[in-house]
Amino acid sequence: MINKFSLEEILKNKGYKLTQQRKVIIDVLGNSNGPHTANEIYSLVNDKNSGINFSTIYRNLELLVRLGIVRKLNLSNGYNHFELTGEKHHHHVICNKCGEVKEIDICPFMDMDERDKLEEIDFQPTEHKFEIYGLCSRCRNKE
Amino acid sequence: MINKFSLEEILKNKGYKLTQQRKVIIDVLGNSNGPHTANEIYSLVNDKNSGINFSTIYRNLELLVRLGIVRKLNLSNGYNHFELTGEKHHHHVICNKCGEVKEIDICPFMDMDERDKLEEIDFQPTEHKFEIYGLCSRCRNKE
DNA sequence: ATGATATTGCAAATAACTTGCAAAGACATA
DNA sequence: TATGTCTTTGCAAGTTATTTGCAATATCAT
Repeated sequence: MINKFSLEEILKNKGYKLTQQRKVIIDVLGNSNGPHTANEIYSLVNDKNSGINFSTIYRNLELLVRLGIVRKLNLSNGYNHFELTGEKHHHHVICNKCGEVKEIDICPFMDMDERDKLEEIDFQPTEHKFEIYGLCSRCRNKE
Repeated sequence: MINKFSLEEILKNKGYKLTQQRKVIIDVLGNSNGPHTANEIYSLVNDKNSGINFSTIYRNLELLVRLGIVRKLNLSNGYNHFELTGEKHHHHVICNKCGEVKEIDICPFMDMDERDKLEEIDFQPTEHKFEIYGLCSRCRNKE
């Protein structure tokens, strides 16, 4: 979770203003567990505050992604999700039934074999995604 | 690549008909390397044949996904991609610049550590995705 | 060849997301 | 604290990928 000061820094350094809307959006992302869709963010934001427009949310999410504060995930359950970049590298587990998205702190990418394969095809990796889809414990025990 | 007979089997067994359009769509997917967007499939299909409608393509891709013949990928470069499920398990390498998608035959999922972590949170995995984004050799050497 | 049923093409509808523009807000400077 | 500049917002309208309703057509078992 990004604290107010570092956020203020990042924005001001690049000439962006610290608006109420931006504060609320980041606050919502920081105080919720796991990534959220633009729709969810819209609801959460408008619970706290009031009347923040959808286009404002999209514009700010895009800006925050560009600044590296937020990461956009294209999950296979249909919607784009957004999360604070945060400090620790992680990946995701997604329930196919309820749609819940959880972080997992494993990363398969450090494996030597895999890096070798990339060198073979002369590919320079910058990011990677590892997503596990399935059934969460709650949904499994439900029926 | 799925041969005509097994395809015919799969469709007929479930009461679906083997239309010209379906044959062409699968043929295109089978004879192209890597996954393609609906748009690309539309172009490829309409080069070979003529006048297959976009809704027909979408409807059939969805059906083929449901039947397990085709897999849909939600890549982070914006568009959904489709590929034949095929026989061998694989993952993808995606160039951020030219958008090219290549298969890689590595899979990080068999690692014991990871399966353990899933058991910890009582998650039952069914599918998983591993995508590496970066710069392909062609794009890297271009500038 | 025929009929039952699945499928197609077309056009219109969705839904997520983006954009133009005038009004409002942030903030450096006076 | 007031002012001016420049960013940002809200609104409404526009895009774009994808879906859907429906009448016409194609497939396939008989």
